[in-house]
Amino acid sequence: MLTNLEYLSAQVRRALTLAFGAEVSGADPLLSEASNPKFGDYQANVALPLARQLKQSPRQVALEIVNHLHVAERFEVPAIAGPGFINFTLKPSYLAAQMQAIQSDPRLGVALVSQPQRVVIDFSSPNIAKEMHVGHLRSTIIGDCLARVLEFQGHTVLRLNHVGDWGTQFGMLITYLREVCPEALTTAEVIDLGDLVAFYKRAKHRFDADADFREAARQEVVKLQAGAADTTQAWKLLCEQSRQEFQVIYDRLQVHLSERGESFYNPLLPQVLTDLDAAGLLAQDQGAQCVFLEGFTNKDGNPQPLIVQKSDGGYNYATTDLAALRYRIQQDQAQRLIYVTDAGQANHFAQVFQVAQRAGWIPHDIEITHVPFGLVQGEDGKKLKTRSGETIRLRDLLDEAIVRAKADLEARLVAESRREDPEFIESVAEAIGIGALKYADLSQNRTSNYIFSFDKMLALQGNTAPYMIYAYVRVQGISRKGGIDFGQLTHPTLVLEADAELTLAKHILQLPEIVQQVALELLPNRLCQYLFELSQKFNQFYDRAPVLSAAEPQRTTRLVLCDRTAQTLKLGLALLGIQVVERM
RNA sequence: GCGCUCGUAGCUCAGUGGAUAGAGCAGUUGCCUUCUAAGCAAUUGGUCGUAGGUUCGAUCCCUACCGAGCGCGCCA
Repeated sequence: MLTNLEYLSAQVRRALTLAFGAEVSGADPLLSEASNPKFGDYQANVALPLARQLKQSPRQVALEIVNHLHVAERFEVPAIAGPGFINFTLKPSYLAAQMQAIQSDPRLGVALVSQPQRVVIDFSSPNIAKEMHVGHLRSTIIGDCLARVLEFQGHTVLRLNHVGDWGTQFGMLITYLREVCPEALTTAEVIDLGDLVAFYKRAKHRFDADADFREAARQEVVKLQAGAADTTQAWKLLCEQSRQEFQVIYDRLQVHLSERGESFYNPLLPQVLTDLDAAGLLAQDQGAQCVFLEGFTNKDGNPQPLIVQKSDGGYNYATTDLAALRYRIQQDQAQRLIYVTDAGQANHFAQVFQVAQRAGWIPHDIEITHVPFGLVQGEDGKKLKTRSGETIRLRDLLDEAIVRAKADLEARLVAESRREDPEFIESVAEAIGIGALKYADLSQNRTSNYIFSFDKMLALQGNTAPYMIYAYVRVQGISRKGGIDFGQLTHPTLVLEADAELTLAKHILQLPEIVQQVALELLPNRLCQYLFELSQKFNQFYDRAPVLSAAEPQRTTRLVLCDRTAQTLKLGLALLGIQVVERM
């Protein structure tokens, strides 16, 4: 089933060939959604640039195209307007047929892709022995959303949590714990992550201030890399401790990941060096093994190196990322690699990708994309911190979102003299709080910085999760009130007449195009925008078109519109990783 | 110094080589005996950072400048 844009594109190309011959058949039809609903649903602008080439007036060109156009299956007779725009309006009968076609379709018309890919998405990636914070929130929920969208399209997605489970920090942490809490290194569950973070900070402090400590920490790293039993055991315990804490967060966010940390690639690092050398890319500089980059200069204007082996012989994250990239292509057989990290790492990834490219490790048909996102800022425009200047813990953020959602709900229950049991209040507050937190982040173009505000994300009106969930709840209200089982509407006869009905139906039917767009551009905010507009159009419909009291065939038509709206919202929000509730 | 990202309404943000640049919030004003008013309708508000250029047409592409953020060799 072609989308409307695909259908129009094919038809306009055919008309171009018929009207003007083969030489213009390659012209882009310049199709888009209508810039304004009063012009119809879609527009083709191809006549404007073609006019000059054909030495005819744009309107004349448009007329020739329309005369050779056959779109009656879906559209009214195309109209020519303005300087030479061709406007298309969908037929109500076609819309009704399409609504009927998706009536019992759980995928709401969204097709599976014809050529599923293996996709690796690298996201979340917190560091062992540190708390997850707001920075991880963006990566986690954007990555999860992209994974859900691609999975829904039928791709095989490997969701990789590239946790920071290796490196010099373990040397100082283990050294410090040997001094102050040795049992933590041999016994599970002795300390929780909060303590571990405190230990880490004190260890860092010692490391910076005390030369003996520094040397001991280095020795510990050497032991770890050599696989010494006691150090390795301690390392594993620390990782397990962190892992359990992370899992609490992931469970609350309902995000699934496969952990494959940096340490996984350790055995592969020497080969990276060997192969870079074989490719003639390796150079030694100031004792370090480097690849000099093209297009990157340092502060002196000289070519900048990517260091792949430090002068002390250790490897760094560039080496690990190169090994991971190769492993994902060769072993995981990934055809598309997606990295969801903050925009500050754009240079790093551009550099790693360049080196991998020059080493010949990226086949032509493999797509590698860094999906950057901006900083999370407080309402003062600065990097989000607590009042005392500490990094805000992710778990506290989740707690506060839920507490605030609960307070809103309880105030509303009082205002409306409603009584609900505690389980209801808890579950709604949880869904609304977490949903609002995710939606606020996903609804912005990820490339810009994001100003974090509980008040805005939990606002009951506007482009927020509560507003959309409320639209869903309204449909369920109709179902309850009228004793309607939407599942029984299997072969409805639909007659779309009122503007509110047509507008809503058109919007519902756009879901496949939106999903396709998000999968291509990797911008979740497009889906958010779609769902927000759907909610708005439903609320307008709800206001203007009574459902239960309508006569047939309006009543059935409107019931179907309600049901499909609700299912579209539920599906769309699910793709964002957000749950709906039946009442709120 | 170089690089990347960004600059759109009072605030938070969408958006596109094409028709009169949109939304939410805030402000003003209507609409609840009616499917939950967490809603709907109306209305105020813009030299799309500045200046050039390309184009039939630029908020969008190019150049310069101004401003903000981030990054720039042995952390990740």
